Amino acid sequence: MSLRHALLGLLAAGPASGYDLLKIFNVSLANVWPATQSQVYAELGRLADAGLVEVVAEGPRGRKEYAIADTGRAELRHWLTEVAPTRSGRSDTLLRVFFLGQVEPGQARAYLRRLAETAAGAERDLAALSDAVSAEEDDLAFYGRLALEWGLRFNAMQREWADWAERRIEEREAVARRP
Amino acid sequence: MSLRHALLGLLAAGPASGYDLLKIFNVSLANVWPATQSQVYAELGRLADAGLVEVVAEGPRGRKEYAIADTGRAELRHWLTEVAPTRSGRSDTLLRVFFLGQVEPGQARAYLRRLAETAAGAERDLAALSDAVSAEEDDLAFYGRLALEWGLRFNAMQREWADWAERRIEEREAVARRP
DNA sequence: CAGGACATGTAAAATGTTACATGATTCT
DNA sequence: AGAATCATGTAACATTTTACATGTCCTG
Repeated sequence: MSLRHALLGLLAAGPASGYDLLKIFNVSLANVWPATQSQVYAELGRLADAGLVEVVAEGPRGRKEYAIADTGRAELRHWLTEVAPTRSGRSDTLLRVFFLGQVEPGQARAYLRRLAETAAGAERDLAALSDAVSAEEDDLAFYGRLALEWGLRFNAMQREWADWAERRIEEREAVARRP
Repeated sequence: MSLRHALLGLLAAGPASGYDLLKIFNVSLANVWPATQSQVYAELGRLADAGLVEVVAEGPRGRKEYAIADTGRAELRHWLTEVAPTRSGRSDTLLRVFFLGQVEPGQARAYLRRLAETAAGAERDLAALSDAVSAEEDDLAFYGRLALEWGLRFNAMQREWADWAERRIEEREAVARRP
C-alpha cells in the first residue's frame, strides 16, 4: 500500500490539494510511483477518514487543501525505517528477453536495439532535467536528485547491457551459420 | 496482460502442467514476472477457453498438460515484435529515497547501506546461479542468461549508487555541521 | 501407513486502470 | 464570450494477493 505513503511523503513537505499532488505524480514521481487521478482522490479521502491527514483549507472550485497529521508523520517514519521494501520487480521488457528465441535473431536484435535507443533517450531527458533542476537545498530536492542519479545510472546500465546483448546474438548467429 | 504472454512463452518451449509452470515462475521468473498459483491456474483456464493453448494429456492427480496452439504462438510473436513495452517502473525502494529527509541523516544512511548490502547479496546469488547454470544451447537458456546478466549489472549499479548516495549524505551532514 | 510432494481449483479483498461526469474560475 | 485550466468525484473493469479447500500419489 505504498500509494498511501507516497501521499504522506509529499504532504510532509507542506499542505497541498489533490490536484497539486497529482501534478507531482505526473512529473517527479512518474517514473517511481505512477498514480492516476482516481487513485489520488480516493486515497486522500481514506487518509482523511483514518485521521492521517486533515483538510486545513477550502478554496475556490471545491478545492480542499490537505496537511499531514502527527499520526500520518509517524506512519511515514515507521514505513521508512521499519517496513522492509518489497521488491516486486515486474519487468515487461525483461520478460520478453526470455522469449526472444521465438522470433528471428534479426528481430531479437532489433528489439534490443530499440531498447538501447529508448534508454539513451531517457538518459538524455534525465540529464536535461538534472541541468534544469535548480540547486535547491531542501530535503525533497536533495533526495530527489539522488533518485535522479539512480535513473541516469539505470538507463546507462540498460543501454550498455542491450548493446552487449545484441552483440552476443550476433556472435551466436555467426557460430550457427558455419559450425 | 503479460501473465498471459509469460505462460505462452514458457509453453512455447514445450508442454507443461500448471504445477510445472508454477515452479518456473518461482525460480527463473521470480525476479522478472512473479505470479501466484491462483493466477497461473486461472489464466491457463482462460487461455484454453480462448483456444491459445490446448490440454494435450491428462495424468495422475488430475494433472493437465497444456501445449501452445498455433494461435497462441502467433499471439506470442505479435506481442514480442509489435506491442510496445510498458515501463510501469514502480519502485518502493526508490520512493522511499524521496522521503528520506523525514528521518535523521543517520537513518537515511542506514537505509542506503542496507540497500547496498541487499544488492551485493543478490549479486552473489546471481553469480552463483550463473556458474551453476549449465552452458545449454537452447534458446530459453541462452536468452535466460542474457536476462541473468541484466540482473548482475542491475545489482552492481544499485550497490554502487547506494554507496555513492550514502557518501553524498555524509558530505551534506559535514557541511551542515560547520557552515 | 504416514508424511511429503503433487496437483488443481475457488473466493474474497486489495490495488490499479480507464472512462465517464460535472462544474467553477481565470485569462485573453 | 470562449478556451484553458482548475478541481473533484464515481463506476466499471482488470489485475494481483491472500486465504481457503480438496484430494491423490509416491516413498520410506
